[in-house]
Amino acid sequence: MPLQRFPTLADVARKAGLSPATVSRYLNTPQTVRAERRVRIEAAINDLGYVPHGAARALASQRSHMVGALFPSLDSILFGSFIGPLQACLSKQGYTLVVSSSDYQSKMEYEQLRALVTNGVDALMLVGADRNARCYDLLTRKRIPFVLTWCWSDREDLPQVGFCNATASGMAANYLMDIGHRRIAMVSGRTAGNDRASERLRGVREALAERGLKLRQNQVIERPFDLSEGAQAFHELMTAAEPPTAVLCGSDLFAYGALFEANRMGLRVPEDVSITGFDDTEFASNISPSLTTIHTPRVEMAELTAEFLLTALSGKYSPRSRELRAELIVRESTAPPRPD
Amino acid sequence: MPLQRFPTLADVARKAGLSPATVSRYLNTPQTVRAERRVRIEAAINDLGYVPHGAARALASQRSHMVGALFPSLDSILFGSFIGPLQACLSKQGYTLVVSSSDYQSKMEYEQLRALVTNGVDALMLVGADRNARCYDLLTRKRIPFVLTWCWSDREDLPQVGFCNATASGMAANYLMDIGHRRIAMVSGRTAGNDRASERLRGVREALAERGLKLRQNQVIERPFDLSEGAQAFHELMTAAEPPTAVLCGSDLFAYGALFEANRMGLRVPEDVSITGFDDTEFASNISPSLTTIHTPRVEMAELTAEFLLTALSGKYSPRSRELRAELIVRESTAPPRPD
DNA sequence: CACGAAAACGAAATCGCTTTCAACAACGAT
DNA sequence: ATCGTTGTTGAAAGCGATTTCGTTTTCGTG
Repeated sequence: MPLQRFPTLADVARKAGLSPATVSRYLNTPQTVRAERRVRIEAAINDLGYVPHGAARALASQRSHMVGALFPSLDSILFGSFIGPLQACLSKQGYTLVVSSSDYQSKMEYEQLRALVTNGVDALMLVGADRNARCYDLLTRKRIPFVLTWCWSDREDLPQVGFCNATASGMAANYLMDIGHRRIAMVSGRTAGNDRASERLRGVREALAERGLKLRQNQVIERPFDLSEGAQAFHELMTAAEPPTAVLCGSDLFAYGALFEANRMGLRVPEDVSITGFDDTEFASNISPSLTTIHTPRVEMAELTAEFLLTALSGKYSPRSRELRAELIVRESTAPPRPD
Repeated sequence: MPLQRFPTLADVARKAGLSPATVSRYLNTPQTVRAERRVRIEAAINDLGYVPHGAARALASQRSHMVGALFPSLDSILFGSFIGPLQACLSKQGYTLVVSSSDYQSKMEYEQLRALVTNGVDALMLVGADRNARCYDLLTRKRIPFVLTWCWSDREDLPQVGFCNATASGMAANYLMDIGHRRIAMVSGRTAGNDRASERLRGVREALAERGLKLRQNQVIERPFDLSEGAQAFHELMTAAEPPTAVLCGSDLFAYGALFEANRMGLRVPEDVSITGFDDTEFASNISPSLTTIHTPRVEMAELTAEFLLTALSGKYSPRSRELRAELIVRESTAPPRPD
């Protein structure tokens, strides 16, 4: 007795007494096959427990029905709240999401991108605009539609769905100055190869400059995005000579770290020091004191990303880019500085 | 001028003056092609910017080099910290991770599983043991190696890498009773179709029963895993007649919600009420009061999962299951109850 | 009832790669 | 010189679907 193969489309066709071509049509464009035969095919499929072979399908049709998403990191709360809606939108249209992480290393990014392309993704989502040109090269040569998210850069040649990080962080800086802060410091993500981080820093610098202030060297600390790094950086800032009255954090994670560290140091927030975050993750509104932060439109971004990619794939015309608005959410972690 | 195709392996072969077979061998088992020809092939690949076509490769070799992971949900902190290490291990061996989410719906799970199988994953990771039998059927018929995680069930026929949820939650319950609590309540995840949640509940019930205690109906609240649900549930528990002196939470997320809600209600933790979590996520040690919780070995679980799946794929023998230990971490959110 | 258009179907080529198999070269041992 | 061995190579047959193109059915009309 022969080792039984998993049934193929040909088996289904044989069982239904039809040609493979018809079964294929049933699978892809059911309305083009006669109703009476549809039921025969359905029966055969169920009987055999047939499941289409994606690779074969992809090879023949040059379509994998997979969409890739390449993130700088997967293990933060941040991207999780984006992947969910993205996947939901894609799977509604019969597309599968393949996610990958570059671990915040630009060399890794090209490798991972190549892996995604090899795996045959039909379209792709990337985070930010700054990357090795080879990445864009590959996508262009392969004619793979893609969109950049979390950014709104001046690279007008690139399709983007995002917000301007500089404007957003500037809003936080302006707000702090509006309520009277002058000694302001920042905990920034690593700016090398990360345009979101460097834009956020730039936004703060420019906002301060407009009012004749500046971030001195020891008032900016760059760290990898992580709660405990935020705590350490905050500690350093607050133990320096002339500590700031407000600390802008380049991410909520930093801000939580800062909040926790302030607590450990016996500093009261916002009485002794104001703290702001960036992202408006779920904890921001619940933690005590609740966090003043920049709300980034992640769900909207995910939905638009899915929409853009899917229409690009369907060949229909679609706008290439869309700017979304980040928003300042004022909560309890900020207040005017104590009068000297 | 013809619209240029993306280069194929045949193009590389032609350019290098060799046969496609040799180039294919170079790609898969480099040591079997003569060194002098390797450099010619490398040059051709770089010149042309060749990228292998995964679908074609998968079709011919019956190997996609993709591993699937199907989670109940993607938008929690929880699984993020698992995906990272998993992906890292897999990509080290040249495998790509494809993740998918069933949104805690068992019907969705089969759909998603089918999608993963169609996409040709070589192996698969699932969370928990409870699911529609069709899922296991499909995997068996397709001979796709898989492993269950986050659980250690009595289904000995299934390969598992995980811990016993009942034992783990029992540890927390026992600890609370050891320090004197008798009025204990629980915020549990939805138990329907979720063996992790129901096992955790069972563990608590059994631990209490051993000391002659029980969870009365109004002392267990089942909710979807979410911070604000935890907050609401905690509120209900604490405003009932005879409120508990300790609240066991089926996840850290619930516990954070409870902690925040306690704060809003003016209840002091642990003086007025003790709270425990489950998972030991990053915030647990940082939040104030820091959270007594069950540490689940997520990184180890991810690494072992990768190892198991990869050895299964390599055809080598490997142990089919491995039990890991969850651990009680006592922090500040628990203390003996106030003497009445 | 015959006719033509439209709808539904099947044969066969094709997608880009892997892998079997046979052939050949180089080499040391006999 | 002969004979395996071992190491490399290319020709060609798939892998399991889609899709083109030509043929057959169906169906509405005159």
